Amino acid sequence: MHALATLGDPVRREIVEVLLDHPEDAGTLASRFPISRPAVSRHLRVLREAGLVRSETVAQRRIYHVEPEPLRAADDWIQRHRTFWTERLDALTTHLEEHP
Amino acid sequence: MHALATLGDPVRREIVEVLLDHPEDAGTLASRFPISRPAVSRHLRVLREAGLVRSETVAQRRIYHVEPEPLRAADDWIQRHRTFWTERLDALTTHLEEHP
DNA sequence: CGTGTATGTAACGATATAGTTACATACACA
DNA sequence: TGTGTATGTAACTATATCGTTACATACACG
Repeated sequence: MHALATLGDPVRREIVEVLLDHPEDAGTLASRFPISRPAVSRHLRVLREAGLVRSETVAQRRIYHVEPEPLRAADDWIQRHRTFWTERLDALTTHLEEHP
Repeated sequence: MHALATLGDPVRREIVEVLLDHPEDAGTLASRFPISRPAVSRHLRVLREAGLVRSETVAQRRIYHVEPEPLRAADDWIQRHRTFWTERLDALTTHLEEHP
């Protein structure tokens, strides 16, 4: 699954946000959301299969953390075209300054 | 619909890619894809409702073009966390240089 | 060795999504 | 004004997605 498609889901975006701040085990993570624990577990699976997160096992717990490389790759699609809208927006700003 | 969710679909990403290169009318655009014209028309509707593209009418034709502002907003989510993985990747690079 | 805790998976249902074909609308132009 | 061209929408179908509850597995620890 493409990283951008994976991040299309708002719950998965929020999961990634949390894990970017600090690694966390599946249970604690799940308790943050108003949906069931298995539902979160499923989102984690999708994120795992997309390579966006990884878990290391500590006793019964699975500590999840973000994997930087694929996220950067996800960024690339947008990054590649960033020049377009920065130019367009700069042009707009200039226009507004010259014609207030 | 959140811009990232909108860009989750591969066809819509490709549509945006084309329109970033140059504006184009709906028909020509549709002919680039292996799916039916109404299917593309639908994707354009989704993109339109998300504010990512706009069309101007010229006779019967609708010329579509990318709207820069919402795309930049879509970028923000990733941009906000970019420092995270650049740091992590830099650390990895350094590590590999020091322990080849 | 049994019990509680942590986690993932299976089975299932509801809803959303993306495709199709058929149809409606709107403009250009002979 | 009638015909061809361009486009969007409606109706429908198949599949994917996301949620639920019930169950299986695995480890810690008294």
